[in-house]
Amino acid sequence: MSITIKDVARAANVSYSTVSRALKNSPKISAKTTEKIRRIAKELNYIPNAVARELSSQKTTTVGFIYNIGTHKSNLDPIMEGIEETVAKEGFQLLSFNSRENLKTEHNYLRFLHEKRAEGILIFPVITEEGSNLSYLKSLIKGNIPVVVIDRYFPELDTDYVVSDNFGGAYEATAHLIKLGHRRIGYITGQEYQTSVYDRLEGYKKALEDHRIIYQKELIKKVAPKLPSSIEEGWRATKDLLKERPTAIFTYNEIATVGALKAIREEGINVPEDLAFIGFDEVAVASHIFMPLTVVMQQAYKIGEMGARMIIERVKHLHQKKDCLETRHISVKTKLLVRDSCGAKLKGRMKVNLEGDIDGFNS
Amino acid sequence: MSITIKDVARAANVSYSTVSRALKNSPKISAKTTEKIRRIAKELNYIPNAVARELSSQKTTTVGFIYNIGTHKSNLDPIMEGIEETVAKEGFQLLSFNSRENLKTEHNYLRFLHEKRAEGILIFPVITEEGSNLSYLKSLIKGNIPVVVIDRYFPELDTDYVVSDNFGGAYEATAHLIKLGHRRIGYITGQEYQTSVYDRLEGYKKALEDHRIIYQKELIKKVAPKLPSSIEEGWRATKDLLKERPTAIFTYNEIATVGALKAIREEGINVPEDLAFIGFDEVAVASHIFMPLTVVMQQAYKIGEMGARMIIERVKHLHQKKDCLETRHISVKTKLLVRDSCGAKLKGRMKVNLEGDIDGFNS
DNA sequence: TTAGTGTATGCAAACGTTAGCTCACCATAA
DNA sequence: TTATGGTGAGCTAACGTTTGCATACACTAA
Repeated sequence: MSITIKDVARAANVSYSTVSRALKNSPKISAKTTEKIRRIAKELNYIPNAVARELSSQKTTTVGFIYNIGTHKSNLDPIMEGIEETVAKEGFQLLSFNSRENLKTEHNYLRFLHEKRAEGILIFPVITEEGSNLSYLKSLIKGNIPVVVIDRYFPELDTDYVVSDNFGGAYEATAHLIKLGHRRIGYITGQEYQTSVYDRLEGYKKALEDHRIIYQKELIKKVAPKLPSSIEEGWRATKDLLKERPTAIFTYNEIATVGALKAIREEGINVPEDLAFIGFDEVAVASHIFMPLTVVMQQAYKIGEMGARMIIERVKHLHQKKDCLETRHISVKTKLLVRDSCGAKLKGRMKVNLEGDIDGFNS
Repeated sequence: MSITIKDVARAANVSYSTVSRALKNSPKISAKTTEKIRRIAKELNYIPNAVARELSSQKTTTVGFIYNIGTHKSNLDPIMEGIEETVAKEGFQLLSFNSRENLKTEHNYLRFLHEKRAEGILIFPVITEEGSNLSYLKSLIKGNIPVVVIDRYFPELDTDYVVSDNFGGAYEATAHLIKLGHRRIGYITGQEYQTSVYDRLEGYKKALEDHRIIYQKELIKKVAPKLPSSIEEGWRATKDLLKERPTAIFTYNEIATVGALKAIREEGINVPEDLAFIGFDEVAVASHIFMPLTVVMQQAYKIGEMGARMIIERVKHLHQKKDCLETRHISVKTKLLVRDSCGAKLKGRMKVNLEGDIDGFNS
């Protein structure tokens, strides 16, 4: 087939173990020989066979990443970038696959990576009402293949994970609206079996509680998990919500944000004068053509970077056969990006109106 | 390390070649033995070692896909889906990597796939002013690794490719605007060393020519290739263009569309009453919160599907050592999706006004 | 001279499969 | 009975590397 190390050895008139060593710059081989071998290898256009290398050396320096596009979108790319760059920096290789929010597909990729002898697995897992591949993950871990969960987590699984501080992000956004004087803050949420969705809702509730605002069920509207896109759901939920006359709306993700903005625009409501708006996650297109949105930003690159670091640390640890590492749970802070849609920049003007509202409702 | 075929053989009290055959359902092994071996393999939780399998069998059934996010976005996902599903259907495995519009990164991934002995490569290539990895692609082909280029092509390289009918799509959109009565049709374009960009511009020009409209240079504005996003560029180009008083604008891609809509909105221009708008590629968020856009849709899934089919056909052909296949160039038709922004639905109302224009300019 | 010590290289056994070949066994037909 | 053929299973040589160990050689020191 193609040129092997033996062909190079023959051409250089050395044994093939010498070629192998020269090509990886072993100090055992003299500079002269090394240089000659490298030159000949290049002349022959020798491409090492990674398959043979992996089999022989019993290591693949490969980590797998299974992600999941379905609900969530724009964050993924910087997460991947963070992972790719970190993994490369550590001299590892990354194999990534999109499970498309499908349990069976995810299972197939896990199996694939297992057969390929990936040394560690990063996963942004599928978690649906029907379940998850938790048991497969457990079997990987039992078989000494470390797993780091990204962006979601399994409360039942004692493994490393890195997520955004969803609770804190939602808390901060809600508190921000409260500080601007809002008391009737609507929240568009999703399916609570997703840990991130659950945690955001809790953050919202806690912010209300800490500011002595009574949580009102009718100000929470839930979107159904309709795939591929539930923009229509976000739109419907917002239409419903608007009947409750909130003075502010907070949406739990990008899709909901788009649906909400559509509804708001249809109703002819002015943002932020008549309604303050904050979304979880930036929607760049909307910020450009609708108005600069106040959003909770996730540090997606950092999430990827931390996840990659964790998995590689574990893999290296395993190579050295040291004692087991502690499990680590990392929560990456979010940032509230205050722009136009929340009305903070109009605060002076709005205060009166809102405080009037407050008096009417609260005192 | 982990459980091997020999462990299974021992447990089943057969030779390990028998295990190997039983596990791939060879007809040489009796049903009873096969069943027993499968049961034992499952009990031991045996996971075949793909690395060893590939080395021994001298085939990887793997194809690589190197894509490229940088300019272009929403199309990629359906392209990947088309590739993934087709590749899986054919019993192959897909390894995909994002070159991020970076020549060096692309080169690294090409090398990686080469070392991993991928049997074929699909590539949505980086082509910049500084060049491309054309020579690497050539060396792959010379080494009997087929290459199929996706979404772009190299005029200098005689290889399979599959692209959208960019010329036709731009032609159809332009002709549509002309049929609606427009004569001053502005066009936002990009860097012409991209074949798709060049072809779209040519489609626009040809439509004008065929309808006897004189091509006016000042109605073409070009965005600079500023990364990561050139929304600002699209915005600036559109601002410039609007000074020329076009009655319609056509944008060459998503990013330009967003920039254009931002500019249009800022200027307080009503679409479609005062300005008809068509974009190349759908921008879902804009269609929801701005207005349903008339767009040239690419059949992205199909592009992926065709590309995957072509590469796998070549790989299989090579397995059978038949004579060489002809190179094939596939151009996948686009579809003009007529919605609100082009004004077709208002045609009755606009006709008079526009035809007045036409008389003024043309007769 | 001889032993000792590096240094540079070669030898050969792994790594976990696949697959071509051989072989044992049994049933059938002559 | 013997030849014939088919079936089911085992033996073993690959596949292209890596790597521990052996070895050859040239020094230096005793």
